[in-house]
Amino acid sequence: MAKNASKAKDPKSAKQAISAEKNNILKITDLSVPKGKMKALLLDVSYADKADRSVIRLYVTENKRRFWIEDDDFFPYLYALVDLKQKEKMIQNLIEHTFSQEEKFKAIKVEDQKKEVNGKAMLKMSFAKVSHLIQARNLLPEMGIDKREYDIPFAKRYLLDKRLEPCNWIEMDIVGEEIAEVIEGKEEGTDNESASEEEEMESDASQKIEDDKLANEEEEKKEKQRVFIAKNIHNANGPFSVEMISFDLETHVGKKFTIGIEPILMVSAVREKSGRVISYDTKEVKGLELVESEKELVEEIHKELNDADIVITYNGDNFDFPYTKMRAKKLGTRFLVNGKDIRIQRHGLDNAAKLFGVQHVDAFQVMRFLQRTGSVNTVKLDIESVSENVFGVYKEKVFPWEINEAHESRDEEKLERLVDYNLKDSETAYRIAKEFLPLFIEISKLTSQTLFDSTRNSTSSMVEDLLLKEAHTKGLIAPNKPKELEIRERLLNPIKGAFVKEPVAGLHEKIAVLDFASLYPSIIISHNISPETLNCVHPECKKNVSPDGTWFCTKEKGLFPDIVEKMLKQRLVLKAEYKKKKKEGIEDKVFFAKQWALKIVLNSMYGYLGYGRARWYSRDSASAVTSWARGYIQDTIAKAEEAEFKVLYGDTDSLFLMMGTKTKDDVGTFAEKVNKDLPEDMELEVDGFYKRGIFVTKKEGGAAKKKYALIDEKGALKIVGFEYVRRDWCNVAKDTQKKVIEMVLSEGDPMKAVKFVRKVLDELKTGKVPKKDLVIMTLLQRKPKDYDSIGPHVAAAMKAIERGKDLGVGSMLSFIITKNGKSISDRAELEEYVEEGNYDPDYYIENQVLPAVIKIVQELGYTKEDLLHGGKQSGLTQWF
DNA sequence: TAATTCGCTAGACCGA
DNA sequence: TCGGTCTAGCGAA
Repeated sequence: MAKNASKAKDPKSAKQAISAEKNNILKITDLSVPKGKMKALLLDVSYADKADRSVIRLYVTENKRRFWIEDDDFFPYLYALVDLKQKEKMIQNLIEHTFSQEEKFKAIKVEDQKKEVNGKAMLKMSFAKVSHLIQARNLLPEMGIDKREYDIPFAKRYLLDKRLEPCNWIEMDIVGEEIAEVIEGKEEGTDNESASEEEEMESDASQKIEDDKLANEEEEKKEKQRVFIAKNIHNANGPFSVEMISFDLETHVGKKFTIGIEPILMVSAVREKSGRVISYDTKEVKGLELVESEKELVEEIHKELNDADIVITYNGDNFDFPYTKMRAKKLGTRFLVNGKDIRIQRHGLDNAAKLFGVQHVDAFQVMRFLQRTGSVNTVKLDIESVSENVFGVYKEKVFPWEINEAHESRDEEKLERLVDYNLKDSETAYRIAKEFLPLFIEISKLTSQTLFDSTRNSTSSMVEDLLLKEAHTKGLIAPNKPKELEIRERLLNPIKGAFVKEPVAGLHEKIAVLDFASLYPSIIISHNISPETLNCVHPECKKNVSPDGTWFCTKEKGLFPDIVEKMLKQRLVLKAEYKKKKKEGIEDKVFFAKQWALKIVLNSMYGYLGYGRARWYSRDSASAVTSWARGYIQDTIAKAEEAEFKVLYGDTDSLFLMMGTKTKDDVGTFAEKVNKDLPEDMELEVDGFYKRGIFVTKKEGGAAKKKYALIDEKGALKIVGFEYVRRDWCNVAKDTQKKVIEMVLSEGDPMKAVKFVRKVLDELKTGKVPKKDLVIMTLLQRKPKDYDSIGPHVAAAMKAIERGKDLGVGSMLSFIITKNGKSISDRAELEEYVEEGNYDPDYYIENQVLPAVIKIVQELGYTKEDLLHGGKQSGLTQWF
């Protein structure tokens, strides 16, 4: 393995490299950028607090040079709403008003926006410093002045207003430079009202956070940096070409896990074409570099991190960064990025490790987002599961207790295994980034969020930032964030959702499935649904009335429909482009990522309208969307019946037609007829034709909704809602159910299915079924003590915690029902504490396999008795 | 610092 | 011990 593989390979960075060698850190002050026009890729945005003002700084990268650009032509501001009649007087008052007796500061500008908002005049107040804005916004209510857009962080405000896109290129004129202290403005609080301090205090969330707080308490270390002053900064285009590095730690394992207590034993660092593994105090084996001490090891990490644009980890937010930071402090060595301490921020229930300028991408957060949005299909998020489920690459796990042993014993074989494991962790994280970053790069461009944010944010914040950006461009003022009381009220008043038609239970042949393309977005566009267009003043707009009785303006396009329409149309173009290129043999992943980003944001627009914490929450708008949706699907069902189709089922935007004697063309003709009567932007599509399908009867009677299985003409199965697709059922039940569905739908042979079930029951009874097929998975959604009802998974978790296992909110539990105990909960144990063969066959027969298959065979006239003991001879031919 | 509602089911819980 | 009700989790759209 090449030593220092990342360094000095580029002659242009030779100067940097020499300096780095000498000082053990890159000195940005050695950099030179000539005056004049230049292009660079935008990575980060921040602001510095100088003595007299706050100033925006952008972190950019270009041809292996990374540096800060300063834009001194932008000031923090907010809007003030004042009485129309007193406008001139208020402008005068506000411009003269001294907000603080100590600081004696005033607003630097008060501008009339020449606009009415809720019958009030809209004024823009600018301040020299962010801290001034924060003080002023707390004082304005006392002056009886309504404030708006007062809590948008300065750096974000800058990007949104200028429509600059992180991860894209910007163009600018360099007009000067200065050498300055690294001063980063303090984060702005979102509001003076502290959200739920009590809850935060209460949630101990274990040792981790305590330690990170400690880590942040330390006085921040700062260095000097060179900053280039730029004018005329604007968007440009260019490829996303950056230097990425992935790193991963292995630490000594102590009795109790606490961040930073035990030493780091090994570290791996992986780049596009190189990788290194470093350790100390152990044997030199293949692929391992040795340094003198842990301190030197940390210094090596330090050097690597300062020579990259993007740093990738797997769980670096909660482990690698807090850990290394703590160790560096204990060892008395520097651990800075771009001359500044690494900051461990609170982010929901866990942490986020923020570097200065350089973008830290935690691949674990990336996978979690993809899992939430249904973009990848993996239940567990540990790196081994991800490697296997996402890339199909088996990754061996080295357990914590093996790490000390491998390092101390100097056993060559064990050590090599650890080296390999350590390296593969970094490689896998790197691979995740390469595979999925294109998506987040596009989200960054769309929402003007940095990569750090777009890889950690919720879909609601993506939607909200996009709305803020577009609203600003259109000259619209954003609604304020709701207070906690308001949020609670909103939550108490949910809206009515979709319509689901009860299916016809039983086995059916020749089924056509139709659905509306992007139903909710297309309704938003077609009816111009937006909070500002709701119940407008024009009488003639009342013809655009929802089944709810609310109406939406037909004269002026609303913010939501405008954005949704642009995104929907753009997505169609991108999808077509991607398809076309693929046909020509070129797979352009950028097209795919762009349309994917649009899809994620588009799908969240409706949900955002009904989301209690949203600025643009609009109960009436969200409710209008679903009321129109119910109207359209019910009308379509009625039309299908008029056209003499039997409608088997329908859910939200789809309908299942029994074709009977009708042809595919008849179905197409029907869809066309429906489309003629639909608004231009709405479309009913033929989704597909299926040979057979089954709906089952509920335990309580009546046919079950959201549960069905179909088989298409090629024999491909589509199983929806059944236990087979649920993770909280064991494999033996799920696999048996799938087989039964398959035998019934494709082979039309329920007797074969019955026989198969009996075989499975036999295997269960004789104790032959392996552990892995008996495991039931459930997420621990709260702390065990917070449960009212102790279910099997909670009981299993409590027993495991008793034995010393570290489990908390969000842990995925794999448990088995054993022979030992009375109630089901008594018998539940986490998989790792259960010996092979120790399971309760009765439970798995009565509560897993039988319930999963009985409803299916029942539809064909078989009973539980038939499954348990013999049965009648009957096939599908007889059934029909 | 959480996009929405609709729907099914298991198993605990609780009173008769 | 039985049966109704409630809690909890997960999936469909």
